[in-house]
Amino acid sequence: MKDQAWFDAMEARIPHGEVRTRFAPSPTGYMHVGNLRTALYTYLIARHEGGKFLLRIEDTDQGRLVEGAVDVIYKTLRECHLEHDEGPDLGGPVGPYVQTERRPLYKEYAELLIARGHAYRCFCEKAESEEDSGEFDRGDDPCRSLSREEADARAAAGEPYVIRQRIPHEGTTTFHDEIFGDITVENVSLDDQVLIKRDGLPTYNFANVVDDHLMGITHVVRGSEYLSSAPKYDLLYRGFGWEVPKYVHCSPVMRDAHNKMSKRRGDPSYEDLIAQGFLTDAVLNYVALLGWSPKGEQEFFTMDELKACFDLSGVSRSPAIFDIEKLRYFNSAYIRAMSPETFAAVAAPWIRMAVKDERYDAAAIAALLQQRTEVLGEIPEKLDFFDELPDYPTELFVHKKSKSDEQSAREALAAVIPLFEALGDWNDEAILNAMVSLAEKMEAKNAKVMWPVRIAAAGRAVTPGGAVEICRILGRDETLRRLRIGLEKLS
RNA sequence: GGCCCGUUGGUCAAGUGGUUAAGACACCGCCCUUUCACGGCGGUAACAUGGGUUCGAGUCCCGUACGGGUCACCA
Repeated sequence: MKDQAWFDAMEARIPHGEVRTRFAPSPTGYMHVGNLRTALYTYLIARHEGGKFLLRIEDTDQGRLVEGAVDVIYKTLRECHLEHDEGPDLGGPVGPYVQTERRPLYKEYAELLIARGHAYRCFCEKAESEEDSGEFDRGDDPCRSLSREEADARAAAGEPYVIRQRIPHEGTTTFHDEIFGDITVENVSLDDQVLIKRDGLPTYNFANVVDDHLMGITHVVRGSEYLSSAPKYDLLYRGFGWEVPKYVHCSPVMRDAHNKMSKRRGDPSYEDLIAQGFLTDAVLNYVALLGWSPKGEQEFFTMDELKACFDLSGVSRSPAIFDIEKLRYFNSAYIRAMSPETFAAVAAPWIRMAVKDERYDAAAIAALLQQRTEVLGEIPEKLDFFDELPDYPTELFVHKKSKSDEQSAREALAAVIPLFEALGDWNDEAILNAMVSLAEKMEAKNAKVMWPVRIAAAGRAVTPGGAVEICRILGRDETLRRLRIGLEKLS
């Protein structure tokens, strides 16, 4: 075991006097919506106070390492503007920031705890999960009462062991959570949890306490599944004589009333949402409100606004169900708020998935789409009539509100074709005038002409734009070709 | 099962002893309109439950029900 000077040196590295939070994911390969929300809240707490936000990789589970997973974390944080101040890639005063690289540290601190009587070596075989029937009771681990000398001797002889926390058998432990308030539990309900595994690596339960302290973390933000472990963490902090950080336990994001969001059950991760055509800013805005409510009635927030007004008092204690419909609403609002140029750039790839014909201008199509798109992923299906006129039934020409029926549609198309042929310029104004003047001549509402024209041009009842726009983008030749086909269908 | 936590409309939620119980999404209706949207206006819809405490309870206390979490050498 290291001497006091070593421990003092470790303490000396810890920054004080600023709020420091950390996002500490285990690298599993994708970002849950719940994880994202936790990261967001963690980031906002730090930024709200002008503090530091760190990234720490918790990779102490050898069996669950996923290739490239850390890159997904970097990429997501960057995309979401959750810039960290210290981390594996950036370094910092309290590194390293990857737990496997901190391996020697945990052992030293565990030994310190043993020396202070708050932990002990346990030589028992790995407990099997179904042994709960005749198993020894919690806290009655036979190794718990081994003398220090005997335990040290067996360890020195090479016998494998784990290090367990020694929880008092008497009394209660009360800890404070910023969201849930004070919670008191009987110590007998706490088990002598493993601190250092047989492979020498720490458990999450131990590593996070040591790291959070050594990294000067002031607010420990995590999922509420850790709430029941919190008293044990408190005991650990106290055993070390360390100040206990503020705990912020967040309730889970649910898929429905009974289940958490889960990748396995097919629920979307952050990456999935983006792939479906949701915008990062919309996702963040929605997720921020999922389990937190601001003081006023505002519901659209920029990141800067969130930094300014995020507060723990608005965080909910109960789980929140992820509602894709509301996310769609936020997404559509963000889309509509974009400049036309920005939207055209964002939408172009999606437009080109359906419209391969380069004669059709993507920016012009985007202009039609912007007011009626909720999620970018739905763009291609809205445009399936451009490259090729779909087959469609003549019933589409019947529309009560426009007083359009097959008879009137035939007349309108027959009359509009020569007008379009005769048009000098092919632009919105000219196209509209042609149709309006025809309607006047027919003594009918504009719709009686425009409805059938749009149907014939697109072969669809619902289109991202009116007859004028569709015809303009298709171009005169293609429009006329399609109108003639429509007329033929009606004959 | 033990322990811990939670419970306001379908969903997110405001509310900290006295309110006609906000707002948003969704839904429905009307208006606008060449479709669908967008926009505008309006509407349906909630304090899990039983006891207390109190002049008065969504707000405080206890029980019950339901739900979630945890009880790993996973995090």
